[in-house]
Amino acid sequence: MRADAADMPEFSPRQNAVLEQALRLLVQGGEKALTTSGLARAANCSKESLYKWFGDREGLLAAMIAHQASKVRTFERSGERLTADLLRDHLELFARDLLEVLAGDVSLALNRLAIGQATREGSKLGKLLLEHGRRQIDRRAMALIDQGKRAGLLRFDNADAAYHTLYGLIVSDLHVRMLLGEPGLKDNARQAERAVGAFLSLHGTQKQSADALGVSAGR
Amino acid sequence: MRADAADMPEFSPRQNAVLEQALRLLVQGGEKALTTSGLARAANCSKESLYKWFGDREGLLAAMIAHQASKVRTFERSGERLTADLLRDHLELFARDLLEVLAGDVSLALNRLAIGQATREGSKLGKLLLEHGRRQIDRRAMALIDQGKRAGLLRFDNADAAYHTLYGLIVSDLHVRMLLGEPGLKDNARQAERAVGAFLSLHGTQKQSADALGVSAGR
DNA sequence: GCAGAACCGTACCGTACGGTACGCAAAAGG
DNA sequence: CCTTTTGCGTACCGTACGGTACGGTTCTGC
Repeated sequence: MRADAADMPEFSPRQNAVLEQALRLLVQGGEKALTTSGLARAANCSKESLYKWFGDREGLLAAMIAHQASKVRTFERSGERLTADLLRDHLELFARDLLEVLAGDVSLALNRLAIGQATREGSKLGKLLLEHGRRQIDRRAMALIDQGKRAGLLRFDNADAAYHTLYGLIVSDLHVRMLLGEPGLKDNARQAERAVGAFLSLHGTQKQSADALGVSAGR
Repeated sequence: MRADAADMPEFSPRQNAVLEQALRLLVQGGEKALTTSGLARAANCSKESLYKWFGDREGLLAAMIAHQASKVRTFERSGERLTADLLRDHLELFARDLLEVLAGDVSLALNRLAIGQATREGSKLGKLLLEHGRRQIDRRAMALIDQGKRAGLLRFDNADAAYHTLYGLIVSDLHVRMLLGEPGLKDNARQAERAVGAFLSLHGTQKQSADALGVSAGR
């Protein structure tokens, strides 16, 4: 499912290839490795073309974010009837996907770039990153928990607050730690289980066993 | 209470004043505003002195982190006997303090600096920031929840996991959003209440009312 | 096959950074 | 009072970046 074809200026295949090289340079060497000269050399294009296509350096960075976001479309199937087990499975799948996305090389590099650029007054890059990269995954989770509520499996008044609770339980401070250079989790699935168990204990309509809270050491 | 006087080379008053100016520049204009020439001009010192005192630019950044960390010592009183209400109060105080620290100008600027510097292989700055800035607040929270467990008010097997749960409930994705330039919460206290309520519902030994979970819209 | 656009490679320009060197004033110390 | 140290202000150097200009080459439309 393509979202809003006329949303943003899409780029030619050649330009997409250049943007791919730009992402590669950024991932490998950080922001300082992403120079116009270096990109032109790596992508076998001229600096003049870069400025013709993307305007200036900030335009290039914005194009990189849009390009990356265009690659991570989230499917919104789930027309099926929800059961408690199914809801738990979907929540855990969401949690694992979220952890995997946040730990991805490109995601971390782009977030580092935007954060390094930001000051206390919001940078353009930060806004772009939040809107393009986050809206998709936010919508998926919101639709899921909303569906859970309509099926009588979840209870909450504020869907936004409930989603933030879920997000916090899944991610905790892991994202910032990874942005700072720390390795990351050994087992995303286990963390997903724990987080979803806690979330269902807080907002589920069926009571959860203590096991699901990670209180037992056996899991 | 001074922690480990011989921990790190402390700086002379003059040097501390220079570091203060460096933090001011960093907060106001981001990393690009923190140049050796600019700092020398702002602090009325010579570039030569900067290099004599701090070695090179990275040494200066490390010194800034150490200097800032030396200002936020956390008190560890709490010899008193814990009750359920007292535990909740202390947890909420911790949550408010945590949110306030994370939203601070200097904290955000230093985190942005370290994150902008980092690559997938941990940067020195990131490690420094996590160890100096985080250890204090981590210890405070760990001591608190450990005390809660010993008093029979909390139940969990893994104190570390429980602390990460608390942290996630308090902060969620707020830290990253602020790092990206978003404004921040209007009401830290309310968020603290919600998070602690959820935490106690998960790990407390006394059952919580639905009100405490933020399920009711009235709060 | 030809005109025009698109594009590549390279050279170039101005600027600003990190880091060093030097001259001189002010404090420290005996 | 003289010497030594410390540090300020400035000038300087090499480098590397963002951005522009230009000649030559490939692609495109007619």
